[in-house]
Amino acid sequence: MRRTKAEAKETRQQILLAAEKVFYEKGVAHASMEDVARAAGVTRGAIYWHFANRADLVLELYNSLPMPQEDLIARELEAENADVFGVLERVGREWLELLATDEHRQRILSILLRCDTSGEFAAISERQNDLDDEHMQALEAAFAKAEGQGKLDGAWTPRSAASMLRWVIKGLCSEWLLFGRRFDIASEGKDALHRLFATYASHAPSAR
Amino acid sequence: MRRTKAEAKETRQQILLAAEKVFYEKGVAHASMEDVARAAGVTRGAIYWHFANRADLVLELYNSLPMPQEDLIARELEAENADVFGVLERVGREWLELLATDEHRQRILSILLRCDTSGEFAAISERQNDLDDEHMQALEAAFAKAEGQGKLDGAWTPRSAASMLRWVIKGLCSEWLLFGRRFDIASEGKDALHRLFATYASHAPSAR
DNA sequence: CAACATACAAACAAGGCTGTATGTTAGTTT
DNA sequence: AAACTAACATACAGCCTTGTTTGTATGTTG
Repeated sequence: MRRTKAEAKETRQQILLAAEKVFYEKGVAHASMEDVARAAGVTRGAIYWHFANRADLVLELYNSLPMPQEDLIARELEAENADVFGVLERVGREWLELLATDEHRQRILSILLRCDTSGEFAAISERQNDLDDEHMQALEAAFAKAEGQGKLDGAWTPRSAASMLRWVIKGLCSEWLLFGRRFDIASEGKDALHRLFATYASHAPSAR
Repeated sequence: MRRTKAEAKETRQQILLAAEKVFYEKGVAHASMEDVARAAGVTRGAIYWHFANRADLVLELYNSLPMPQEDLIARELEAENADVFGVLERVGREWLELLATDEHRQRILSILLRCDTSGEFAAISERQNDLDDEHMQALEAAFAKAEGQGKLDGAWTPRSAASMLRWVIKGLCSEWLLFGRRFDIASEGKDALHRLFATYASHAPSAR
């Protein structure tokens, strides 16, 4: 019954896909490893061979998502006269489109959003929190740069602008994912982003 | 061992308090009824006497939170020349302060946010969703009224304004609750609300 | 082509937790 | 004060799960 390495990788992939499906449908807490195994067409033995336990399985699900290249964005923002708002708005749009078109991402993020973050999955949510912290720092720095360029309206501080942006994106995505995707996240999201960045810009040109 | 009615109510209250504490610390999924019973100084028998099961217990926890009087707010907005933005901003501020000062609310909402909404607790999250829907409709109607009064900046539609407001408040509260309350939600929240409503107002008077 | 490691399946052991059924004591009603 | 019932405690049955261990056939390597 021994499989070749390539076949094993495929098995692992099958398990991940099955986990995504089962966890999404039944919830991480209420789905058993047996459920996942059945859905993958293997036994629990296979799962425990490839993954240490359920938490590890969920973690690997999360790791299977390619994340946007942050360093690349950071480099774009390095230039002295970088168009901060332009870059940020574009990055936001790209993220929304990524989410809107990648169903795996949708399901996996739904799983993470719905799962009980205390206890066994604390590690995962902590990693997300750390990432969030980094994002906030980067965002704040970017807005500070815009402020230095005189482009940030006086009503905003770098921190308040960054916070608001994050809250909006998080709220948008959570609502869309948890709520049955009842609206067009790409179009409504881009819309919202555009409005938001318009209010950041110092003294809207009042183009009447 | 039979208790008087008043004592029984107290027992029930103790159980609710214990559940709040235990569920908050260990997570709803990973805490057993026995844990709750011990924390309350009773046995599981008492819990099952007062509550049907764990889901019911959580539901009653949620029900124990007094909710803002929405009809009252609606009435305030009914007046022909009502100050929509003023009322909404005040309501938002009041909600933030309520959350900031009521530790029970903080813990219970944290529990709800962290708990696995699929499966046994689906009913609760559905109720929240329904409430959210109502709020959205009310909000949209309010902004529509402001639009009718010529107070809503042309860049916004009632729907986009309402959505944005909700996303911001939700994002703000979730982050604060899930993230260890690492900032002053009352002050930062009011700040954000004020900025947001300023952008809603048609052509900010540019009070320089 | 041994010898070994890999990739699983199948069996096992153990436990924790839920829900319920039953027991018991003390209020409550008449 | 007897009869009834509310408010629990205790005991029980049973299930489902997890993690592990053992078995085994097959790649893989020297």
